[in-house]
Amino acid sequence: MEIESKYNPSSVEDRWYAQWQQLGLFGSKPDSREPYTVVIPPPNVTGVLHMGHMLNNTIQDVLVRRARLLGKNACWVPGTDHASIATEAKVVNKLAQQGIKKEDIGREKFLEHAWDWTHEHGGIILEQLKRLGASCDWSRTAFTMDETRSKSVIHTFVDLYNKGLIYRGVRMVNWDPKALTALSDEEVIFKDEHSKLFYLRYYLADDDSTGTTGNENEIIPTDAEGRRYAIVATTRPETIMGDTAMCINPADPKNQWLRGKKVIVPLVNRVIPVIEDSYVDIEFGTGCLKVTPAHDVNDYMLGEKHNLESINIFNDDATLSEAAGMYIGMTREAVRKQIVKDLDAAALLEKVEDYNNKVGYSERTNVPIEPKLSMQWFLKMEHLAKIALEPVENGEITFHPAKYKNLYRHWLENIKDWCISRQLWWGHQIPAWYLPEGGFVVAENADEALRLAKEKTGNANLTADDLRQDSDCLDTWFSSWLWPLSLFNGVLDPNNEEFRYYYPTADLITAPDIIFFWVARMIMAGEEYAHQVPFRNVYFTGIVRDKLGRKMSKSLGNSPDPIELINKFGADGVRVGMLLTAPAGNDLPFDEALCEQGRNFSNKIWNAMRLVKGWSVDDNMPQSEANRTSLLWFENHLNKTLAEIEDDFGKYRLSNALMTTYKLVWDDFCSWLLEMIKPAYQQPIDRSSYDTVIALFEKLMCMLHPFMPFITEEIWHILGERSDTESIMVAQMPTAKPFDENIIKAFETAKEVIIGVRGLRNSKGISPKEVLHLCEKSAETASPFDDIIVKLCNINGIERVADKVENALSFMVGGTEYFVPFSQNIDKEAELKKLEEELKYIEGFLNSVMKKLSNERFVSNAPEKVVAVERQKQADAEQKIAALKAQIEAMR
RNA sequence: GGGAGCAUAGCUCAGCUGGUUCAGAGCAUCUGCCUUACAAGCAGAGGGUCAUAGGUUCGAAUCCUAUUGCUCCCA
Repeated sequence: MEIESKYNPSSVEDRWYAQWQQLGLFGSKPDSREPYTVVIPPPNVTGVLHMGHMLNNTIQDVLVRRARLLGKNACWVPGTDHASIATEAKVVNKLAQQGIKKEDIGREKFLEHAWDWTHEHGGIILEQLKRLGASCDWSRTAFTMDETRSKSVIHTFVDLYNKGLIYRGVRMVNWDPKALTALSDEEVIFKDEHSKLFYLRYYLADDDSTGTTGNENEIIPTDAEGRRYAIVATTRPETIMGDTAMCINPADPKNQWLRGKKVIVPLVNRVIPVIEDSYVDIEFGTGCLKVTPAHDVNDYMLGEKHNLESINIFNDDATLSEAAGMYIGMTREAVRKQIVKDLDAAALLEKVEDYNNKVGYSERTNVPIEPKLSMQWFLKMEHLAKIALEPVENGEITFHPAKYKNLYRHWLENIKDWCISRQLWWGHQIPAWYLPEGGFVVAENADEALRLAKEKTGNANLTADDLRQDSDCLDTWFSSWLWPLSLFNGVLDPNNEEFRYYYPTADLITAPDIIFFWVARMIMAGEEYAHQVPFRNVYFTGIVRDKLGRKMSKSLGNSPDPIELINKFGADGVRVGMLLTAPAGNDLPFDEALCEQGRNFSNKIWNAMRLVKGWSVDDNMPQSEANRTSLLWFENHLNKTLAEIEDDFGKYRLSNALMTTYKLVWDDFCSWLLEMIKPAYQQPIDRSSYDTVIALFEKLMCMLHPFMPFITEEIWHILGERSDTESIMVAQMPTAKPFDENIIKAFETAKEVIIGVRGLRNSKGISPKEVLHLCEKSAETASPFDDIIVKLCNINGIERVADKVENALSFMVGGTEYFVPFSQNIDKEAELKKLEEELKYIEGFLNSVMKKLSNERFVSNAPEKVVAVERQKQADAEQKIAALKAQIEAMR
């Protein structure tokens, strides 16, 4: 059989993925086994696969495949979310290209376009996940706007409303003037901005020259004509048309003279009162704050407190409205430029300073957020925050890494009510119906709404046409937060078999930037509706960055195309690359070289298979002692390593688990074991050794399968000559068994001897082909690994000697000396120098040990074990020193 | 402005409740090798005052304090 010397993933991967689906191996139904459930963080229908998805889904697949191999009933549920704002924006843009405005075609037509768009693009990302090898139960694929999920959302809304947790109210919200909708606090991104601080003159109205206190800190600005004014520093001069007060701190000595006065808004000429509130920062600017209740969150609070008028000077698109009285129709940016010129011209601008501040931007449209008063729906957070905090505090849910617990607590303890309405059409329309004479009813459907409306109004003649449903839709996260519940229909039918079996889910794998958006809210919903946590563990992945540490983004163009990476390195290679340097919670600086490393590893495994499958087997040949010992060593070492890997998985240290497996396969299996048992050229191997090595190889493939599903399946089939209807996916994962530490240690020593001889060859330029002789200065007669040392060092035997050997190269392992007789000239000077350096080092080492041991307080305070260790160090060092001295003496 | 975290080899990171897992791993680098599985490879080697300064201790990468630099979250 001729097998290619290079592994070719593309011919293998598609074939096996199709086969797995064919065999129905991804599917799950409730049965008597322990369930292992994972719900996918639903990617957004507008998206295409990016590196974050690659990382996230690789991790999920590793955990799911491992659980399956451990005999659990693994169920990984895929799906997508409708991404209200993002999708609506895409559809609006697409229609705009055809010259169509959504208002022109109306809600229903618009939604048809949105559905078309969803059907066209929504599945792309899931198809791409298949290339990665994701073993999702595709028959369960869900969408946040499909029937079950939609009904769950509406049902939840009505239920929360009836419990008094949802209310409608006028609040200051984060307004996105491009998407024309409110956003939640979490959807606002603050950015540093170099801006200006404008100092404006607010002249006193009807100045009667009173108010001065004579305080030495008092500051009373006065113009050339002696008119007194206050100076207000602002970054947003374009909002002065909305000013309805000026505020000072009652404890501010600079501004006492302004108490009880009225001032004139510059240019606008409106007279506004000076109010006092300790909220004002005395140190900021001049200590005078302009109060614009309609356009600033803090000013809004002041307005509420002091009963100020609120003037909304902006239209929804952030152009100036009629109410502004000036600059009507201009954009806020244009007004800022113009008003500064106008203020300056009117001598109302005192000065301008450079200023760095943070400005909130819309996560979706990337335009500055405009704080805006508007009527919205809110979900009260107090109760939900309380029930969501508890399971994380008491350990029912574990975060990996644990540091996110603090962040989580801090957020929940400072939470504000959740604005859940969005002025969009694409999403779940709010199930509230307004009555003709005012007021509204909340119901799961129009019929029920009509019934309630009749009841509420006492008007039996009301018809459906008299009611008007709220035109807004719900925040997308209001459906995502139900995801672990609604995927198993746990909201509408909490007693159904699937929900009882699969919920709570086991692990949630997600990026830390949605801990509030999603993780916290799922815990709220889980506790509220199932009275149980939605998952036991949350694994926070790192954020994938480029080599320069920048977040991957489309606009920077620094994100590689995952599908191209898969084409180049194979899905297995890319998976290994993603996992290798991705400890939980750390940023992942992505480098293609990592995928290359993964690909190289695939190739290594492939060639190990080629080697083993190339051996001819002799059924009559007895197993050599060397082979028996080699295989015994590896089995013990394998069990030890399995225990480490199980520990790593228990702590969700996946990259560690992978690296441990990687070294086991590459170093221990390929570089050591296979070389140890490899028959001489064109010689056969005995049956027993062959069967054992195949079995070990298969075990390794099982251990590697969660990380590298494709190549392990391919090799597992070749090794065992299995039929296509079998699969490693449902094989049995080896588990750690007791092991003999002695044989592992004995082999470690043998390894050091082998490395010692190889080192001599390397440093002396002795060809590996030249047969050498090895002497061990020891009273032992033989070691179980002698034959292996002979084989791997290309020596003609190990001779035990009582004394040092003349004319030989030497090295030490532990306290034992080894000699390789060497006929050619030995550079005595160089050897001596080397020995003396070593002696010096060990003497220094002994010195430090003796320092410790001669310290009375160390000997009396340190635990006995530690002292014993130091004494052992002393003995070893003394022995080594004696040997070195003898060697040096002999050389001279 | 408030809070949290990080700083260990050229790079990315391990290092648990102070002590033989104490200075580690992978990659990269260097030196030999096309040795009949693999050059996507093999065999060796070098490389770190554990950010800085103090302190606690018989003993500190590890605990404490300060400083510097970076990151994230919140307002």
